[in-house]
Amino acid sequence: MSSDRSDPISPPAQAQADVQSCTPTLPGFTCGLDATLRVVAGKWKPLILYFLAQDGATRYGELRRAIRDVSDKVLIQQLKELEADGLVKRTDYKEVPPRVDYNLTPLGQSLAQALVPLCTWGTEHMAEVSQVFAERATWTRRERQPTV
Amino acid sequence: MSSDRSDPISPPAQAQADVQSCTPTLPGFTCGLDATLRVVAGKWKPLILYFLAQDGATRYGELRRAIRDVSDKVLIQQLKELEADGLVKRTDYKEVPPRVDYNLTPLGQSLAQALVPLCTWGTEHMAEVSQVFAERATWTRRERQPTV
DNA sequence: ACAAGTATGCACCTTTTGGTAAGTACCCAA
DNA sequence: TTGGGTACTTACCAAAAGGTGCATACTTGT
Repeated sequence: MSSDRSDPISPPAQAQADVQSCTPTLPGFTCGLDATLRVVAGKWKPLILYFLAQDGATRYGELRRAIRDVSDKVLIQQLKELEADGLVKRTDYKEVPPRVDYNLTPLGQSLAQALVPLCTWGTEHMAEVSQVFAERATWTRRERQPTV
Repeated sequence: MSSDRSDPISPPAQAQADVQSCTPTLPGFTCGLDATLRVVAGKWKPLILYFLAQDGATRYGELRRAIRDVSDKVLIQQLKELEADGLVKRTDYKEVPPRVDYNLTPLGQSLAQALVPLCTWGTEHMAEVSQVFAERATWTRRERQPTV
């Protein structure tokens, strides 16, 4: 998958019909995509939203186990942010030991829906994705520079 | 939006109607979503892909102006990574002053397509998104803590 | 001779991000 | 009394990420 830097001249690709214009009217954002990306900025947030969309109401511990490698500190922090942003609903049953459920709000559901094609893309392009990471493994670590 | 390498997980819970299961068969990823997020990890990469999908072949300077606030250093760096990953094609006309076009590969086109719903979501939920950021402005800066 | 333009390089820097390790509260079981 | 479990809290830290400021190459225009 190494790119070819030779200079064949290719005709400009026509913008596809269903790629929406990035309207610059959104205050403070480059476009709608920019806005969404800033809402879900955070390594685990898209995965949190997606797992909750999949499983419905989920205990903290279940979510913790489903999202491997995340630390408690960061998972709790990002759940708090998602709750404050109105994307996630937290239900504390006030028991001992503590039992807390997390679930998506309608707004969170809609955002999770928008993540579906990204999941589909990753699944359907596993071969290419694997190759991307195999190639990245050859990059020098210090510079993170591709060998193009 | 960034991710990190993780181990495969146990089979997911039953999938909801149109939210696809995060299949654990992808080696090294939590799921397809995890894989995609790692490919486009980098603050400006989704925007680069999206602008190129919209405009077709684009001069470096045009891209630079369309994506506000990015620095030359990082834009160049992320374009290089996208090129090395096979998502973007770079065409150097070898002129002086330099004239270089960037365009999407078919793989990049398909990934840009998967970003469309995120752009749509941000545009259609502008009111909620604005509220999210208005609320975030009240958080204490040092701790980035929501007041829930 | 000098300036402008375009696309890029690079040393150094600041900020952001996610993690580690140890801790907390409180009920119940041993 | 001690330990277990769950869902967190907190101080501190290292790495990653993005940015700043200055530089480069080379043709053309003034």
